[in-house]
Amino acid sequence: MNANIEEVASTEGVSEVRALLQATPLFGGLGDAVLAGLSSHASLRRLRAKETLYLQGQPGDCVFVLVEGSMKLVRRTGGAREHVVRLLRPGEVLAETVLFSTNGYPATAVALEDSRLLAVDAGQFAACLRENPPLAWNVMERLGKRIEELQMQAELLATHTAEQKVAAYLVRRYRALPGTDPVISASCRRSDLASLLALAPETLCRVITEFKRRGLIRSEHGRIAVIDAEGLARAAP
Amino acid sequence: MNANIEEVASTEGVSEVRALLQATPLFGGLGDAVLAGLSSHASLRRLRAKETLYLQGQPGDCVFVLVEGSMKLVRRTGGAREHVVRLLRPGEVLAETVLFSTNGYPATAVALEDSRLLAVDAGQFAACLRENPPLAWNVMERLGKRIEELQMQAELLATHTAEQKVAAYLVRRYRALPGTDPVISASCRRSDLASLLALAPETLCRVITEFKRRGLIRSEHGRIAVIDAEGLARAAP
DNA sequence: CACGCGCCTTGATCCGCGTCAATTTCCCAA
DNA sequence: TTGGGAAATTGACGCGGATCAAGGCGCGTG
Repeated sequence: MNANIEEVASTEGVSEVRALLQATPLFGGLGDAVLAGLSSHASLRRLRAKETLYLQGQPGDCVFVLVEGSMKLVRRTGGAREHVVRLLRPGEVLAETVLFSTNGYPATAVALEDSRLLAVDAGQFAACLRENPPLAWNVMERLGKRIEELQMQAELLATHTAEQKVAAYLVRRYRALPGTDPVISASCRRSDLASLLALAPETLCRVITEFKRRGLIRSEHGRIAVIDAEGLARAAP
Repeated sequence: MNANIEEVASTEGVSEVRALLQATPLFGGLGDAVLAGLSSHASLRRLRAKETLYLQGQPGDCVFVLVEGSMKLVRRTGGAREHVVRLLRPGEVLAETVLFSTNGYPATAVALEDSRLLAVDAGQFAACLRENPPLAWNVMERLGKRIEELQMQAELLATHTAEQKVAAYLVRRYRALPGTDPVISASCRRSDLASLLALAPETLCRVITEFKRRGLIRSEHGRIAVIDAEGLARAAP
């Protein structure tokens, strides 16, 4: 069930892995020794669009950093339904929780586009953590940020209307973009986005149509361009 | 606005503080030196029911451990609405995130009953963390657990019916109870519980009535007794 | 002890959004 | 290029739960 995963050639790989680690915020500001230790237990993986990185419930033996591309995390809950938990962009960390949990991966990870990731052995990572307070501090900061994000996400999903959820999502994505260009976002199916926001795909579609009618956004072949961020922010709570 | 807080007498306080720290899972398995360092920067606080421990947005200079009693965390979101984020029982940790965030406390903390808490200075705690990998490891484990809990909570609130939310909540509370007694839960107002589950108080009331009719629970002067945990679990997804 | 305020409870109504169904558009493969 | 299937769109409908409104009970207070 796991997708074809191609390991890079070992010698070239190690130096590239190390450079990528260093460029990741999570591993920034670490000493050479720590980086060397980590990169000897990390490898680079490539996935093609739609390939699966790992399945929910599998024993979690790696933590990943998305280097390039985009991915989604999907949970199958009690019933047959499955729910998109998170969309990932380059620089983000996947499966941090396998460091502390014995329940395996909490969700299934699927590539949306062709992607590259760093895979860091969880056991080795944990060992480094125990010995390197600065690295541990970085990890704690990141976990703290995720907790705050999740808190806000839960609040948004639980208590707001469909329009508010979509507007808030678009504004957040828009603000996270680098340039002040006439900007664009999203690279997943509409139904994935709907699932992330806990909406029916039909409802999401209607909201998008309505936002287009009001001149807040434009939408072309699946992508969405934010025109009036102010107006969107006003539509979000 | 902050409630009257009574500091314990200093000499007796320090040894009691230390004993309480040691009994808290978060600080379990730590060396004497670490415990001594922490307890010299921790103090015991008492609150009466309805008193406020801290306000959302205040600069967060302490992390707390609830020793006795119960509390609620409330967020005021954009509008006038306010939302109960979490109910706390003895042994749980409040405001962990002020260690890593400069935004102050993310929610307001209010006592539901007369309560006792340990207050640990955030700056000193952070310093201990940087120097004591085992303590850092404990904290990371706890943060990881909170992330998994929040993930499940968000899923529950966003995608399930009122009955499923209430049933899931009751089952979870029931399973977390010590004895196999004919057990009871909750010590907050109905409307707080409703807010936690993102329901209107009227809806919560109707669900409870329905569960009583089906013989799943009993309810007496505000408290709820679980009769048929199996049946409840079947009503939860 | 009785009063009064706040919360819980119950009923009636309304509306957002999930569901079902029918096209249309997009994308990939032959 | 053309065909087929999956996803996106649009419309009609029904239900769950929020809201509004009115009573009942409990509890703290004078």
